[in-house]
Amino acid sequence: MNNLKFTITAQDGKARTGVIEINGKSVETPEFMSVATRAEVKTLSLDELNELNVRMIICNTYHLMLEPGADVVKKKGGLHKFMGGFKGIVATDSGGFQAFSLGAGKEFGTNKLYFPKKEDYKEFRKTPKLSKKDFERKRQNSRLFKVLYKNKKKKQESFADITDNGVKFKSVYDDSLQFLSPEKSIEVQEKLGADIILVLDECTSPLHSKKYNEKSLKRTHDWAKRCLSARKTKQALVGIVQGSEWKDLRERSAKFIASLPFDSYAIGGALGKSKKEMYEIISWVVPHLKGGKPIHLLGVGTVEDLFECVERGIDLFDCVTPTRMARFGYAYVSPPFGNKKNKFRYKINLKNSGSNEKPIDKNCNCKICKNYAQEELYNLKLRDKKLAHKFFTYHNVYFFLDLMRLIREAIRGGKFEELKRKWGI
RNA sequence: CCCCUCAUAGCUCAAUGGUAGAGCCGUCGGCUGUAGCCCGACUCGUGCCAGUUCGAUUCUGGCUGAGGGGA
Repeated sequence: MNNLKFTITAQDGKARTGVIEINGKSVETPEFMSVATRAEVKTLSLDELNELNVRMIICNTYHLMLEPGADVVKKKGGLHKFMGGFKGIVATDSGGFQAFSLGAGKEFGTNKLYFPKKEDYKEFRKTPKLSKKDFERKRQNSRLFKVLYKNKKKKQESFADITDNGVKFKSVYDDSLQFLSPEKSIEVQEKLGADIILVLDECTSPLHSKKYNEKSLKRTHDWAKRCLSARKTKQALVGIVQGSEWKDLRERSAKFIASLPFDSYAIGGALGKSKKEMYEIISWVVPHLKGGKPIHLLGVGTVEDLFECVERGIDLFDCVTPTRMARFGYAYVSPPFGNKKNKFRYKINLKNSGSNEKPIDKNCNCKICKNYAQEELYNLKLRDKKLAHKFFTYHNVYFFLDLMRLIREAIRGGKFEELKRKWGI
């Protein structure tokens, strides 16, 4: 019944390397999954994914059920074939995150992760008797201000409505009404045919109260059980821990999820009000996820986070960071140029790259860095934005996969701390 | 040599006898289980010289420059 095999191969503190084997495919962990929401890593072709040695991707139930539809994917023989013959491991997210990002996320005007700065608090205490221009200026510099102002002034229309039964959605494609229950999510994910599927959960907003989270957690746990009993296939099923920023909720959730016969675990939801809190939350949860199963931290993945979370025992990551940043014109860079302050990335613009004859990252061996100077890439961006974004995506994905390789090597050699220091984290 | 058209932001173009707009580019900020190659903010301008007018980027003349046509 459980066709996912996870072997831990080395340990360095809580950081560990391992191998996930499933359906004749394998991936070494810790690994970073590229996000392929609609069964494509945006801008990249299947050949490029192979060239990059992308071993694991995550697609999205919500988007695929709406476009092109689960039955269409099934008719093609499942996601691997639908993609043209992807040879790596495919996971599908349940659609739970969209219930948040298109629901409460829109309503509260916030993201799943939300780290207000000190200034934000100060700013909010001031009554906003400002000129329109000054108000705008401050607003853009203050996320908290923005969130609370929006919340007070104009609630955005929510695209989702959550009840114990499931989630009512308005499709972002055609405004049609859709419904996703735990059973429906599993049914759709079975049709999509990924190797690994996720339970439907409720991802709460960082602005939801503890009281709401208690209610929501019960629902998420109930849904987890319903997903388990709904599954008819041999697809590996992943249970998701929620509980937002509260220790008792997180621990309760971790124990509950670990008590159920899941093939793997994931940590989801809001992760506190600072990076420190986020890492602390992970430390609370991981020790309870026993049984030698892989632990996936959902949706997290800045360079700094990868180090901090691997250190706390995370095996799998997925994040839009490398691909989205590429489309927004940023390239990732390693030390010494890349550092914690610049988030290991910088913008390919006139100032930085307009007459820069060096590659993006002199330590990078990807074909973009080997073949193109920054000024060429900058000019390409002016000429052919799409192609430039493909190049940046290619580099960024390579960068993240290579970083994971470095991390695995370091763990195997007992030198994880050394690598972390080398990266200034 | 003559005629016509044109001259507005770094670029491509709007508009107007009464404080000149947009798109692109640029700069800064944002983006963490992808609705969004996106979202904010900001910088920069009427070719030159006269005339008419309370007021000209707009109307008139000349100059300069670009394109087209005719001898």
